[in-house]
Formats: sequence, structure tokens, C-alpha cells
Amino acid sequence: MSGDHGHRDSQVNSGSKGSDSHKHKDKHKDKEHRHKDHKKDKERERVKHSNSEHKEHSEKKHKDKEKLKHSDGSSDKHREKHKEKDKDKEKRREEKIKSYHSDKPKKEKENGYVRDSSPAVIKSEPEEDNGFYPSPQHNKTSKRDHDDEEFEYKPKKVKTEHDKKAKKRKHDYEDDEDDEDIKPKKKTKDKKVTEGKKAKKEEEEKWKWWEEERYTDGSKWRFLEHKGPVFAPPYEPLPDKVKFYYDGKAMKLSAPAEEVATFFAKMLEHEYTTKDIFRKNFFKDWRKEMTSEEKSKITDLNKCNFSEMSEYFKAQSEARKQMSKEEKLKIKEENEKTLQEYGFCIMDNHKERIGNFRIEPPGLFRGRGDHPKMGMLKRRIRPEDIIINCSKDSKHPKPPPGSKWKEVRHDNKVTWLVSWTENIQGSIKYIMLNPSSRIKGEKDWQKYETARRLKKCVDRIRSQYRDDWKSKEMRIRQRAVALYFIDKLALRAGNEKEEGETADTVGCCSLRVEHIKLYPKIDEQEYVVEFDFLGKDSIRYYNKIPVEKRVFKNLQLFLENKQPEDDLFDRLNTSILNKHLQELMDGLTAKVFRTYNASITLQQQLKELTCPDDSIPAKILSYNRANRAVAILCNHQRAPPKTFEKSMQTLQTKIDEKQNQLSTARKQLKSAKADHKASHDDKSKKAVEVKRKAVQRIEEQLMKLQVQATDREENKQIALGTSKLNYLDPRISVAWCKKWDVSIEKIYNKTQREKFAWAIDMAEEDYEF
DNA sequence: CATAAGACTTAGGAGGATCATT
DNA sequence: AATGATCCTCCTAAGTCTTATG
Repeated sequence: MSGDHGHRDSQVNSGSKGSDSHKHKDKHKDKEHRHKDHKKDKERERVKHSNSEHKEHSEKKHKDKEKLKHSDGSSDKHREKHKEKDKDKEKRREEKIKSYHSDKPKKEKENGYVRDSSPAVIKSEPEEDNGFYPSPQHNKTSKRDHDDEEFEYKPKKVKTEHDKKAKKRKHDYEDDEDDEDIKPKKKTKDKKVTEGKKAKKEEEEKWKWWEEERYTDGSKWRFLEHKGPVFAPPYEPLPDKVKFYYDGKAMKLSAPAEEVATFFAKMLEHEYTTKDIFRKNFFKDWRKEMTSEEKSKITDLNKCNFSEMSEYFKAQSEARKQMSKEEKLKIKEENEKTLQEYGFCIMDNHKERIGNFRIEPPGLFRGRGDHPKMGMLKRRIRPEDIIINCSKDSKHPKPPPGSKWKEVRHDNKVTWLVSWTENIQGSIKYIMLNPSSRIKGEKDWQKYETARRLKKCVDRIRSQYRDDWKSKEMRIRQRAVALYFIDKLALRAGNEKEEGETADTVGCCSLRVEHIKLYPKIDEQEYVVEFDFLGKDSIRYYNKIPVEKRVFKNLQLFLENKQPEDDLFDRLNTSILNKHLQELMDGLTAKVFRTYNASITLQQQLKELTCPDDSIPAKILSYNRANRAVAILCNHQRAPPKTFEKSMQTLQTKIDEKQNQLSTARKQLKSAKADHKASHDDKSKKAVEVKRKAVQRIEEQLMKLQVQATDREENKQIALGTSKLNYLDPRISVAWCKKWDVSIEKIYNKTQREKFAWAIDMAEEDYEF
């Protein structure tokens, strides 16, 4: 793919050579992408630069005179000429409160154990076990061999039953591969027993899969039984009174055509429906559903009037909101029932929650950003499209009466229960387990362990890629510069995408010339690179950042003789990069850097920002700020809430009111004091106390409001959720909570606590990422 | 090797549920 | 109780990376 980029049409972008391709026309024109104002870039910078892990070693002088050969043998005209004393331009953010931590790295356990699969009774995690599933009697297998990076650690047997003794035991595998040597013998839980006994009891019933051994033969389970998916409800034709009009005349549509029409009608309010591509795609697919009469009659979407249908749906949703309590309750119970029936499966003796047990209903495809396929019909999935995956010896799910599954297979090398092929991109969709499940949790845990292993060798890797900036080979220089971006800026890898099939977005390896600008000198800074491109989900990445001279020179070199739409790294792709990374560290891929940098940033920001004397709300603000630093690093954005300005205003009004209250209260306190001085009697003394309390209370309230305001303002267009859920080692947060006596509920909601149960259970306050 | 298919993680938004305020 | 703000859950698209295939 990178080979053919030579001469793309670029009229839109820079007006140079017109030619054959239209690929990149109009990009960045779509107002719908959030082009965030650049305010936050400042903040991004701040965060980055305060990240000591990222500190760039200021260079001595390198005379790099050596010639660089393109690997195709072309020329050595690229030489770098300048001596340099490449200064660390980065201003560090002044140190805040310094660590109150002893900072000595404690050794943590890696999750490198081997599961012992002795059979156990089914534990039902969710409160009620309705006895729906027969208990599987097999699973007699013993040891599973190990398949991943944690080989080095000696396995230890852990029993599966969950009596109290069992749970006190900590899996203590030390990794022996490095310099740390002390085993902090974790004393069995010395944690306080503050929790109510009810909570405690429940907790004890939870299955602690993390105390068990893992499969090591590549199999994901031994036994799997489930009820299959829940299908979308069948189409219910509109009442006759709801009319569709074509060219001003009412027209009764056949059921299939009507159904597709309702999809459009339901989106009428959305600006999607005003877009050309959307309308074109929709109309094309809609016509396919029409009878031949309809097809011949309906030839112009602009003559279609869906407004009655649209009104009807609005009225319906209004009616739904107005439903009585009982009706709502009934629906809720209904949902609960399907959840209980279809929402769980049995995997290896445990009842586990399924993530998405409902099949995606038909509708119009809504791609993100400038998606060429937006508006296409996403067709209804039937049992005949469905592949079921389960144990041979399980009770197989039954297809709905009168239908058959496409296939039933028994593949325990994969984790999914159900799959089907979607018609828009032709990709496969799956039904898998909930994040709280063992199978997801283990993987998640392992992800963080890999990132922690990177921590141990990141210095080596960094110095290596710095060396590689000087390589004679172009491909190596490109690889090294790309890796630098991935490490420093937490960019995504950037796989190639099929042109014209998806929105035009890029990641690191797929950056094009047009996505960066070089400024040898700008605003007091040297060697500045400006990034401006659309990343995943068409979220804009904008950043202007000084880089090391050598990187800058390399970039200039990479840009030579290229058109804006050419690949910046024309000799690199993600598989080359990942292959290289694999050689540097077992299990290392580009995305590990994101995880690593995110987690290490959180840990470090928490250290920096948390003041021991702060109140709990202030500590939580600090936590949110640390979280925010990560979100900025990873460019996790959100649309500013619709009502943001207004709600900010009301909050400000409240603050003003509070301030007035406060000054009144202070005056009263003063005069009470004066009274007391004059009279010295008991009564006035009491009055003083009362007023004092009042002032104090109001001060606290005011503080809280102000904290809230700051937090909200800073969070305007930053999404914290994604990093919290996917990038931050939860043990860092758990440890922080323990250390500062902040209850975990303040940081994680219920779902999050379920997902991170392993971390909550095992991390102590001295946990070090 | 290159490419496609497959599996699984990461992502922001919609809309309902819940909470706070009046 | 009504209303509005906020939180949470679900949804499913869009990535990454691995594995299979030619």
C-alpha cells in the first residue's frame, strides 16, 4: 500500500499536482468531527513534560555526519550537518508537593500462575442461582501448560475451593528476573474489618479466579454452556393511519420497504440524514427492499415525506416516558427475566455474565466521521446467520422454532459464544463475556503485567531507538522515529486501512506528509512538530511539540520529494514495527506503550498531586486531575455536554450566593464576638460558637462548590472513562485509595468495581506499577 | 512474503436511570 | 412531584494484533 502513494490528487490540500486519486479529498472539512480548540494542547504539554519517564536526555554533541542510504540504494544526499547541543527545551512544571512516599519499589506478584482445574461446585456470582443450568460433570483436566510470557515464574498450586483459608492465601510468585530481591511477604490480609458483615459475606462468595491457575495450552475453557442470543424483535408494521407520502401523495408501503423507511424516519432529526452520502446509500439500499411497483414509483428521496412516521415515533417515545409506575416496573421485570435467562453462561463451573447477549437490531449504519458507508442498511440477523460456540457435552442452545443455526461448533481456543457476519464491512461480530468474567479479567491483568515488564526495559529500548535515529538504513530510522512518537506521544500503531471502505483516519505508521508540519523555530522553541490528523473514531489529534534535533532532521529527510498525501513512513508499517518490538521484549507491541505510559503517568501524577492534608473531596479532585492528565495524553475526547455553558453558569451563581452567605456569616460572627467581649456571659459565648460553626460550614460548602466547578471546567471535553477502563492499571488506583483512606466507591462505580475485582482484592497500599 | 480473515480490545455516544433541586 | 443535571449501561463502531492462506 505504501508503494503507490506517489502521485495522488492533492488539489484540495495543496493545489499541487492533480491526478488520479480522490482518496483524500475533503478531509478535515467535516464540521462534525470535533475540532477541539487548542487550549488543551497547553495542558497536554504540561502533562507530558512533567512525566519524568519521558524526559529526553539532553544530548551531548553528536556530530552525525554519516551518510544515510535509502535501502533501495538511492543516494546519500541526506546528511545531517549541524552540531548540536540539543537542549531539553521542556520546561518542567514546578514541583508540587513532594512525595510523602518512601518510594521504595516493592515487589509485586505477577500473574503467572497456572490454573489447577480441579472441578468445583458451580459458584453463582450473581446472587441467585436459579438452577437453570445443569452442572457440568467433567472438567477433570489437570494441569494446563503455559502459553505466555509468564513462564519464568514458578507455578504454584492454588486450590479452587473458596473456604476462608483458601482466600487468605496469596498467590505469591515472585518474578526472579530482575534486580529487586526482597519479597515483601504479604502478610495475610491485615486490612481492617470495617465492612459490614453482610458485605463481607457476599464478598466471600465471589469467585476469586485470580487466585487460581491459568490454562497454558492455549485453550480458553473446558466447558461452555449458554442459551444462545436474543434476537431483535420482529418488525411491527405501522398502524394504517400513519402515512408515508411520496410526491405529496399518501402511499402504503410493503412491510419490508416500510421497515427500512422507519429506520430513516427515526433518524430524521439527526443531521446524518442531511448528508449526501448518507442519503445516497440509504436510498440505494432502501430500493433493494421495495417491490417492483414501489421501485418504479419511488425514484427520488427528496420527494419522500417521512414526517408522519417521524411524529409517530416521537409520540411513542413520549408515551413511553409517561408510562405509569406499574407499567415501567413490568418492563423492568421483563428485562430482568431475559437477563437471567440469556445473560449468563456457564464456563468452567462458574456462572458468568455475558457482555452483549442481544443481537444487533437492523437499522441504518452510522459510521463515525466521514464514513463512505453511512446510511447503508444493516440487515436483520436471522438464526441462519448465527454460529454457536459451546461445549460438545453442553446442552446446546435451541434455535427459535422453525429455524436453524448456521452452525454449531465447539472451539475452545476462542472466547466467543455466538458470532455472525455483518453485512456492511463483512466483518464478524461476536457475543462474548462481560469484563468482570474470568476470561476477560485474566487478559486484562496480563496486559498490565506486560506493561510493567516494559517499564523494566524501557530505558534500554529508548536508548536503542535513539541510536537508530542515526542508522544508515532508512527503514530503521523511520522505525525509530515512529517508535519515538508512539512512546512520547502515545500514538496508536496505525494499521493500514482499506481505502474507501472506512473514514480516512490514521495512526502513527500511517501518518501522511500532510499530517505534520515542521517548524525549525517557532515561539521561542526549536524543532517543533505540529501534528494535525484524524485518529480513531475521527477524533482529531492536534499537538505542537518540540522534538529532539535528530528527530526533526530525520523528519525533514522523510519528507523529501514527497507529496502531501504520501506516507510519512514509507518504509514502515505496523507489522514491521511490531516484529521489531517483539524482538526487544517478549510480548511487546505498539499498544503496550500506550498502556505503560498511561499507567506510569497516573502513578506519578498521583504522587505529585495528592496532598496528605487535603480533604477527601480535594483528594478526589487530585485523582481526577491525574486521570485527566492521562486522558489528555491519550487524546480521549468527548463532545462538550450540550448544556455545559448553562450548567456552568448556574454553578457559578451558586458559588456567588455562597460567597455572600459567607461574608454575612462572618459579619455575624464578628458581632457575636463583640457582644461576648462586652458581656462575657454564657449566652453570648454560645452565640459565638454557633456562628463560628456556621462560618465553617459555609466555608466547606463553598470549597466543595469551587472544587466542583474547577473539575467540571477542566473536564469539559475530556473523557476520563476510556483511560480508566482500558489503560490505567487498577491496582494503582486501589493502592491510592488505601493509602489515603478514600473509599473505592469514590473512584470506581459498581460496574468498574466488578471489572477490577481482582485488583481491588490484591493491591495493597504500597503497590508500585 | 503479502493479504485476508479472525479474534479481541478500545472508543464515544445515546438514552435511560438516578440523583439533586425546587 | 416535577424538572433538570449527571451518571451509568448499553451499544456497536473502529481500532490492534494474530493467524490462516495463497
